[in-house]
Amino acid sequence: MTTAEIQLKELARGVLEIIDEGELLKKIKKGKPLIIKAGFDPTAPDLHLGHTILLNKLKQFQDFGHQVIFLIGDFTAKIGDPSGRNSTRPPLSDEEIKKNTATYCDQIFKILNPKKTKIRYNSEWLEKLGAGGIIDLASRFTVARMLERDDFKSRFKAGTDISIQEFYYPLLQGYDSVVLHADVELGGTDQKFNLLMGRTLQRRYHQESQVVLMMPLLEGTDGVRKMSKSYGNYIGIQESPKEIYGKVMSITDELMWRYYELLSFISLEEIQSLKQKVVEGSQHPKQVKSNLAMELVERFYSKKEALHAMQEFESVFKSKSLPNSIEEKVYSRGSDEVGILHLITELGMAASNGEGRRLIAQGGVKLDQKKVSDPFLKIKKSGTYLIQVGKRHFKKVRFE
RNA sequence: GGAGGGGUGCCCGAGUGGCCAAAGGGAGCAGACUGUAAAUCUGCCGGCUUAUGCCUUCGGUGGUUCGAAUCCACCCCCCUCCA
Repeated sequence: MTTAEIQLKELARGVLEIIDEGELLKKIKKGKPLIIKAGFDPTAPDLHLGHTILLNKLKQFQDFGHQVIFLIGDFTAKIGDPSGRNSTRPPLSDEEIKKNTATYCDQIFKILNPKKTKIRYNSEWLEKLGAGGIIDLASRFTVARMLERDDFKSRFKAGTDISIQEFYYPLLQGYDSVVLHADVELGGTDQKFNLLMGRTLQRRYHQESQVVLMMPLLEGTDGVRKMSKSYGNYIGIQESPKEIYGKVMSITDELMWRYYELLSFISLEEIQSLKQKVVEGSQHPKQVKSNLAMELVERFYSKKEALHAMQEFESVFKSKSLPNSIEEKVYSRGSDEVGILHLITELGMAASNGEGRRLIAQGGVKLDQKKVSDPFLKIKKSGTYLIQVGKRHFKKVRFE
């Protein structure tokens, strides 16, 4: 195998589909750094593990010496994405976009090398395009081909609305590739049509067409829907080591394998053998899951913190002892008393007094390690208390 | 432009005058168990200083009624078919 072939093989790992692999090899063989494009919406600045699949792939390209362009679709965001949803997103203001972009950068550089990453905004060129430019762009593609896209096709067939504006999304995204002279574009499988549009348009503009790499979509912690902040089934890369570790541990054993395949850096062969061992019973699924959780924490933090998160988890859940660090809230001392319900809602450990009462009724509240059974329990406003709700929420309260 | 269907709690979805704070499922939370915040089982799951009590909620605004998510009027939004 030539070095180019080795590189290709590495890059192909975990990719669901490459169009076209032969072309990619040719591009690599040229020996020049390739321009790798990946577009992001500046709408949701909380990156989660789902995003990291793409970022990791970008990182790999960087490591091979290629030029990564992190493209912020600010122009597109200002119009508001019409595809799918019935509620049109409110257009973002310039400040919001700036703020979101900054947040993005904080997060993506946990994975990407900032020195090897260029950040571009598509408003740079799309704003200047003008009506003439847009019509010229539109002339390079046909309605018939546009209607080949799955969702357009089905909607067209069903007689549902397709706004003309929606046709511009793939066009503009493809045009970005033309402007950037992208050699490779990365995206999720749901982006297939838009990614291919880049190829077509580049050819129409007499450029070599980009290679398209489609990454699989990651299911969220519920194992059903794709990971997304709005479904509340995500594991954010900015969350604490404890949270990341805990959330990974909370996925089902079955889903764990999917996470292994998509998120872990260990080889597919190793994963296969792990699976085998679990089936045989020589490896405990909990241990396997813990390893995965640690790998992920380590990636965003450090080995030390991963170990720490694991130990903490073990001590809290297995030995039922207290976590090492417990958040402490300080209130001013008083001669009167507070009700336990009041206190736990105040601390954010229950959403309402009603919920607090329920928690107590169900035996889920502990004060200084003792189960609270009286919802009207009063606490003196002096000294320090340890409050526990459920298995995993601890808080200290100090009155001084 | 015409004909019809629909908007229900975090989500999906039943409910067509009182028994409805509203079935069921999912998510979430708690408990038991365990190997973990897995799986399984059980319970909870609008708010209110304890409640056979009050308040808020079934697209919006008014109305009918002792009483409305349910009936009427108008409005907004979504969908299906025809043009």
